[in-house]
Amino acid sequence: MTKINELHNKWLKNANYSAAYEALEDEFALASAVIKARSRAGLTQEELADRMQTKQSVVARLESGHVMPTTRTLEKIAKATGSRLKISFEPEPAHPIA
Amino acid sequence: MTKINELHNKWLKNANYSAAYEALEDEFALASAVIKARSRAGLTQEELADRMQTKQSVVARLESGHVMPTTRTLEKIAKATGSRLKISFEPEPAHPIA
DNA sequence: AAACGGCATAGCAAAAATGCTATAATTTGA
DNA sequence: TCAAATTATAGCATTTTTGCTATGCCGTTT
Repeated sequence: MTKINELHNKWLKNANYSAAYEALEDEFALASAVIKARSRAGLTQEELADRMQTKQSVVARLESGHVMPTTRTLEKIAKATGSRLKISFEPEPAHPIA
Repeated sequence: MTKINELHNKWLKNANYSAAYEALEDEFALASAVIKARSRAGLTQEELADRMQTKQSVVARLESGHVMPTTRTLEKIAKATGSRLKISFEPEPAHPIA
């Protein structure tokens, strides 16, 4: 069983000392979503990799937040974990000047 | 003003004659989301391209559904259109055998 | 301690997306 | 209808992701 919170804490510790905190935030959100989908399906990285027709190291890299995957890859993850990929652009309330 | 429905109809016309209908479905859903975000922001392809620090042809390609963009690109679109990118893997009720 | 399972990282070739220019096609408005 | 604006396509160099192998790093169990 993967302990997501511990991983998340590890990231936060690093991120807090990073100059590019905001940029990293989204990467981590995505990586976190991948981990959640995988553990929900009860799969190891290798098992997920098999279902995606790829290798364990690829899954590890995705979950590390060091790449910005293509939607092709995201779709593979969705299928392999029995989930449905949802991508949307949610309108943001216009920024107030002050 | 972009008429989304007409574009969508154009796609459907093609898709209905395609052997790979399912695979195309998601591409189109994403392309459609991009178009919606752009027209919600009231931008032309060129204006959006400028805000993304790229070119009009790149936006056209994204909206054509002929590529599977990286999340890096999706983030640029979100920022440029004043939206927030949301990516999630929604658990799917296990497929019944029959 | 040794072995095992699960995850992380490095490094390289191959594949795919991006950036770009040019130009065609289409739509819109005068 | 004509012109301008907007969108679509083609082709190529560049950049980035992916696929892969190998290997290291824990934690756990025996």
